[in-house]
Amino acid sequence: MKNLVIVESPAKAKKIEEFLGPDFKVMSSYGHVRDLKKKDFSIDIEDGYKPIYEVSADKKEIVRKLKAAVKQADKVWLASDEDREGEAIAWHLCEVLGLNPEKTHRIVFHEITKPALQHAIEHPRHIDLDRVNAQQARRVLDRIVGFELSPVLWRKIKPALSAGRVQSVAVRLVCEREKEIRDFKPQPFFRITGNFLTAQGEIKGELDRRLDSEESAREFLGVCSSAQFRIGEVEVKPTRRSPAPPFSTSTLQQEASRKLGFSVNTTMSVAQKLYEEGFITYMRTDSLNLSKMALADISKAVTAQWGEEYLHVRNYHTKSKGAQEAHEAIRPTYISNRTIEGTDREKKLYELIWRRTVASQMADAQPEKTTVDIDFANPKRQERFRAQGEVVKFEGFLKIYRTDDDDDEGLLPPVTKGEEAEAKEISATERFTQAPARYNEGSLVKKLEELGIGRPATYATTISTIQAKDYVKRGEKEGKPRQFKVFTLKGGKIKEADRTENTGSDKGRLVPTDVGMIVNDFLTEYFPDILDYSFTARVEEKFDEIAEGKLPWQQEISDFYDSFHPDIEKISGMRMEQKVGERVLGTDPKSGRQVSVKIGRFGPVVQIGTASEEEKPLFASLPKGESMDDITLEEALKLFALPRTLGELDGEKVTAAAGRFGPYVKVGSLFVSIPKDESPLTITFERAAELIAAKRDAEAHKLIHEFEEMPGLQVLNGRYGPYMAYKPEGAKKAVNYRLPKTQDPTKLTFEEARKLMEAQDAAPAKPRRKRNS
DNA sequence: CAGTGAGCGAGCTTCCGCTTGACTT
Repeated sequence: MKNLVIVESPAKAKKIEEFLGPDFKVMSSYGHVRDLKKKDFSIDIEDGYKPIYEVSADKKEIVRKLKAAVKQADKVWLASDEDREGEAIAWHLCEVLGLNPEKTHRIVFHEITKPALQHAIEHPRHIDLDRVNAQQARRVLDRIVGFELSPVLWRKIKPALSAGRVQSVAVRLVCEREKEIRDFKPQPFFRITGNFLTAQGEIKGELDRRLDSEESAREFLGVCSSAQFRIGEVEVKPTRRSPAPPFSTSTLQQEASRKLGFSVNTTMSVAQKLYEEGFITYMRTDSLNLSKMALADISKAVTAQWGEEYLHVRNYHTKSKGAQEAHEAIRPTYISNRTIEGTDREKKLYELIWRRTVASQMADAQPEKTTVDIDFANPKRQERFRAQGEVVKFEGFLKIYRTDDDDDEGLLPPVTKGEEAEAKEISATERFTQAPARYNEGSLVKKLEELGIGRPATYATTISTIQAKDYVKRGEKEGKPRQFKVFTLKGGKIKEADRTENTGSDKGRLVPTDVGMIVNDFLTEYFPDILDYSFTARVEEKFDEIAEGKLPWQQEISDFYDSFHPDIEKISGMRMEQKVGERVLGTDPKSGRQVSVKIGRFGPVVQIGTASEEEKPLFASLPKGESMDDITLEEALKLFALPRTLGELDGEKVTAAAGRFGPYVKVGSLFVSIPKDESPLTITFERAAELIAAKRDAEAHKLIHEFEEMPGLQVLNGRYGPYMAYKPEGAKKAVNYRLPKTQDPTKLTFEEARKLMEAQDAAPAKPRRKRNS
């Protein structure tokens, strides 16, 4: 073998091999092959912050194969991405494969075309060690922050918590938004709209000021009831609207979330599939660039389909901080593929990418905006109604791609200044000022990108991590009804109506948990520098200096460590008056002991009494849906009413309680779940007896059949219908088997049962659906 | 999917970024 080329992605390797021909073998490293040791701190502070690396467990096999290939090759080319991480991957490969970084051929290309590859091969360089050092600094800094901060949280708040440069800021954004919403006081005001009849048709306008009270709204409608109206100024203004740039990772995630309802994780796994199938370019990118070849293809397609006037070739440049632009924007590999074969989700995401890519090279849309004033005939009244209309004179890119703000406003009837306008109906509708919106996954990614925090490869993981760590969850509340008033003036009379709307829904939006809030308050108080929104941006500047060879990386790390580590020591050893986040609710009237809420070993708990008292404190964990933040003393005390004794059944005590799988009633060793709309606090003995009887009945009818031929094998009735269970003698757990829907469970023969078991034992386990996606 | 119904004291937990499959987290 003459040449060995190593790239990061196997899909890329396959493609490149086709272009390079038989003299080249192309292999993939599957990303980083070496990292700081997984366990332990693995940075030798004493020895100049020396990182202690190891080949990652899941890369051992790949490294073995690469080593074998290197032995057989005359020349090795390292072709990982041109960004900081890519340079480091190349360097780690040198270290692991025994190559000399100062001599090995390092090549880069930003698009996979024959000329680009040719050019790269003709212009090799060596590893850029300054850039590698910038990556080492980044890596070491993140390890120091993460592995020093997290244990402080274990000590002060709860075990197994985590903190880091990226995730902690993501949580902070969600928490601060929640506080803004909590502190927001909606202000009512009235919006006035009117429908007017003109010679050529009806026109709807809104008053150019808002009224701030019911009285003023009523009074204004009173004025209107005896007023005359005329058409005032009519303005027709041509406008232009430009298409959005092609997709990067973050904008793809946002748009797929808005338009297709995909979670960030879903988008990435569907995009990964499209990439592997060769339908789209690489999906983890911060670049907005399109290759010359792509631009030529798009131009051809636009001209052919809609004509020259729809084409406008544009270059987009990313504005996001810290972008490294090692790839292209996300685009279809072949514009001529209008649609693709695949699952529903794959087709939809591809279609979205196709439209966005092509639209980005199309002409501006030219909407013509019309504004019509409807004035009081009485010149003393200064306010006016205003109607807005829009006609799209030239569609341009709107032919194929619309965003939320591209909605048509509709056409207005032709009117002339001075013409009379008759008020058909004027209404005053009560509205409320809006609190800022909670983030969803997509908008949080957008915000992180704006702050330069996180990378395309990690946005989805960050969003998952903060949910998996239970700092943030997706809301489930539908919101609450809110009353608002509508006054309508029609035919000289003012009518009043009360209407209701829903408000405050957090469904699908990111809401901080109690733990998330408390951890965030703790970190922002004691480590404000790390939690600062511009911390990443500041260290990125240092990394740039390192990459330019102007600053030794150890210098930067030592500057940081010398100020950070003493804080860790100080705060970790600090004695606290009470547990972080603890809140005293009041006094238990029965015992006179203090009642408080805090984060316990297993999450939020209510506690009666304190550890310093002789009598041990009582604990009750907070049920799902209750928050430490707003729980009252009364609600908290109720939790100690469980387990409740309801009475006796056949000499055995019947109790009601809440377990980890929800509320239940219990008699002897039998547990029966309490249905969703009933509560263990209020359930009666009679109702419990009913539930128990139903459960016993079900248990009695559980066994459908047993087989003499095979003791331990049973056909059972479960809550999802009949199934088979086999528990060999001495085994702890039974293995379950499905029955075909058509099978009558009472008539199953042993032979049939045996076949079903064999078939299902042989079949691989179905992949389980992931939780947080 | 097919049932479950704590812990309270042993050892472990933890970062970010680059890549895909393997997988019971």
